[in-house]
Amino acid sequence: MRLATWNVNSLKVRLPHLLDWLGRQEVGIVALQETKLEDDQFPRAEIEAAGYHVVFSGQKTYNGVALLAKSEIGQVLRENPHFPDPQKRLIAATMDGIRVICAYVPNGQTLESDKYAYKLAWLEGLRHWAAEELRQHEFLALCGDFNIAPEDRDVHDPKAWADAILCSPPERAAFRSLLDLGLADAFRRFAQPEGSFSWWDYRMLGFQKNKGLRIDHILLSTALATRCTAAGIDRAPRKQPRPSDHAPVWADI
DNA sequence: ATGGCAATAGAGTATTGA
Repeated sequence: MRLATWNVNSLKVRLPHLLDWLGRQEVGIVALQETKLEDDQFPRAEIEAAGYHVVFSGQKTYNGVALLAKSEIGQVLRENPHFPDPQKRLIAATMDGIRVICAYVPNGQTLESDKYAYKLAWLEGLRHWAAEELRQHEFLALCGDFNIAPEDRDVHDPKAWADAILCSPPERAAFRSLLDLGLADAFRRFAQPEGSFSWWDYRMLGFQKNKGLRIDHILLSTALATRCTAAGIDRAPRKQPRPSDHAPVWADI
């Protein structure tokens, strides 16, 4: 079964892209970030008509996350018990015997910003919660927009991005500490082309020049990683008119 | 070196993203 994560940068604008993409392949579970919709605005009917169950947690203008699944969705949590946060960045649920945490990690803006401190604290809270979830669920996937490029090979120009936001050592250490819980980066379990990215700046022909970053990830518990047969990034939606700046990342589990 | 693009809120321009 295919599991995917996609920062859609406004589900209102990107709903046609999402429905088109879902119609082109069999995807069992989808985690969405940056829906930017309050819950009463969420396009539930359209997504259910496409054959999915859906749960979501949104707010006006910013953030917002959702989980879609072909199967029934249960045990929904919309808040990290270790990190109360008015920003709607998390949703977790269980489907097909798999626990999925969908996360939209704060961007951080700059290393000097209060938002950077918030990002690191948020990630520490996520680590605590994920550890707890891992103790309860053998088959767990932590996926979403991490706003972290874990290694230099995940960056089109590592020198230009050295110590910049999304690449700084504390952010990368926070990412590794998630892996250290016993999670594997699904994408790196398989051979991948050089220059594989999941986000490209809208400006300066970023996509056309492949000036991107790999910041969207699917992390799998050991039991799920063992079962994972393939993983990749689908660049096709990024080529369409009016695309999200992120591409969907997928893993077959 | 800087800004460049896009979405949102809301009515000119500011904020945020990554």
